[in-house]
Amino acid sequence: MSAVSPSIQRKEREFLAREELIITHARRLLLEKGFQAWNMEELAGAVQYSKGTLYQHFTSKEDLVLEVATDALKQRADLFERASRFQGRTRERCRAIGFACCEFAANCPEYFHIEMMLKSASFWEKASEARRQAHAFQGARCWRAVNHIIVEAMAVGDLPREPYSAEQATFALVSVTVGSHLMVQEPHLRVQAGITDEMMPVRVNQDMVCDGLKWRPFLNEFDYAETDKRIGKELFPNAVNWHQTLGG
Amino acid sequence: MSAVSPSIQRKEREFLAREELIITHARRLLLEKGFQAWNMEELAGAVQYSKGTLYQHFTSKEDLVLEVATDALKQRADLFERASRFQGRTRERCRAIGFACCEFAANCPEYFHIEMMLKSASFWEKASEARRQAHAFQGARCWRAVNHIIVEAMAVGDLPREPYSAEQATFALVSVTVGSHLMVQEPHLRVQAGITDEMMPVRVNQDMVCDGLKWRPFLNEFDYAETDKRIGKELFPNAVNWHQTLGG
DNA sequence: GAAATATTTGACTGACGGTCAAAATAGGGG
DNA sequence: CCCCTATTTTGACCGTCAGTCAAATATTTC
Repeated sequence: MSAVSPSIQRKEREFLAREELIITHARRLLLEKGFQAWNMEELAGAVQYSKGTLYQHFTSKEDLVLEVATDALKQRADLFERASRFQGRTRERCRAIGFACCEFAANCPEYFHIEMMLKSASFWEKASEARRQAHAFQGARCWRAVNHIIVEAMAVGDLPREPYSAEQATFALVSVTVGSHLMVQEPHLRVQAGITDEMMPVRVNQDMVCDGLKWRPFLNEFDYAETDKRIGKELFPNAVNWHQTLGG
Repeated sequence: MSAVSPSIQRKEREFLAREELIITHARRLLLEKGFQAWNMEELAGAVQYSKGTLYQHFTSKEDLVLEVATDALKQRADLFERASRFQGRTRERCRAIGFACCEFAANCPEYFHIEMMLKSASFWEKASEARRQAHAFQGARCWRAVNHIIVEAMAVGDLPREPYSAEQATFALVSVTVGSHLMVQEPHLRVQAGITDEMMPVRVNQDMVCDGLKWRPFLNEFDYAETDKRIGKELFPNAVNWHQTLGG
């Protein structure tokens, strides 16, 4: 009911702007140097505020990094949702998501290192509850984008309902994608498997799982090369600079 | 040519015994507390030596943890090689390896957290070259165990040579396995996918990839439940205590 | 413009990985 | 058994860094 003082509103705006500034510089440091090779003092210097001020926005260094990671995850979720609206059969749309994921990873490989850190338990303990939930929320959006296509594929009859449930199928696709991205990072595995293009194995493995799920049309009964061309043209018409996008 | 003094030999033995002692206690701390929640002083106290002595064996805390991880990886490689000698068709033998991997993970879930740490780049920089190579060696054994079965499956005609090479197929199986193990750890994904048994999705996803590879006999044209029973009986006759095995 | 309130600051603390000079121990010759 | 030397062990010490909080500074209110 009561009106909020305009000076309060302005403060709020300035506070949020400063938070954005901190996040932007933290992202830059993370991408340039990883997690260890910079400290909060250095970040404070970069944003021209003192260390104490940083801790008004983030409960810990980990909390700050989780924020950066969640921003990136949101970008990916946006991309997934856009890709899922690709025109075509259900498996083509699933492919569009796989493509989007690879596009993102190819342009921002450093983000995978950041996401890897999130797998360690000690990280989450140090982050605030609000940021943990924000991350879970964006993760759920990615999951849903894939899951909805699978549910639809089953409804349409492209994908059999047996022996795998929609949730099992979603889980399989997510797993194979994450696992492939992870393994492709291992230098000696790249040598052993003769990998040159980093993203090819990710898509290849997704194809295997889709074929394993009996998702029609199979890899050998459809011209997916044509689909890929369309995906490239319709979803990524101009080579987007993702880092810029992420910068806000 | 020249004989080595017996006292030198004894010292060597004692040195190695002490290293074993350090590793055992480090493993215990890692499994009980993770990586952060203990320090080198605490470990020194546990093994009744001073901090300085620890650093005669390991160049850093990370170097020590890598040693523990490599010991575990060696156990897994041993298990893989044993499983790969399982009697049966090629896909059954591959399944035996998948089973072995799950058995290990189910009994020592903490090891996955340790292996996750190895994915972060800063870890490797701090480890000694010798231990990095030892880890790569054990990793290569695991890879080979899977790869050999796949090569044989192609030779025998169980697995088509097209469109996937033996290396691509190996890479896919490794990726889906690692990815599934990783995803199954995420609590909210477990809820979303309705997962109760942690290892079921890993095997399910391996089945999908094998079917996607057109690896005969397909899941629905063979009684793999029977195979699983045999694997359990022949490979894991008594419930092994893996931690004990690892303890040396 | 002064008092009250809110915000910012950076010196300080505690913790920890890693080092190295000094202490302790072992070895060997007499 | 002792003494001198080489080797090993030790733990006080160093540098670094995340996080805190009392004092300084800025802003609002009256």
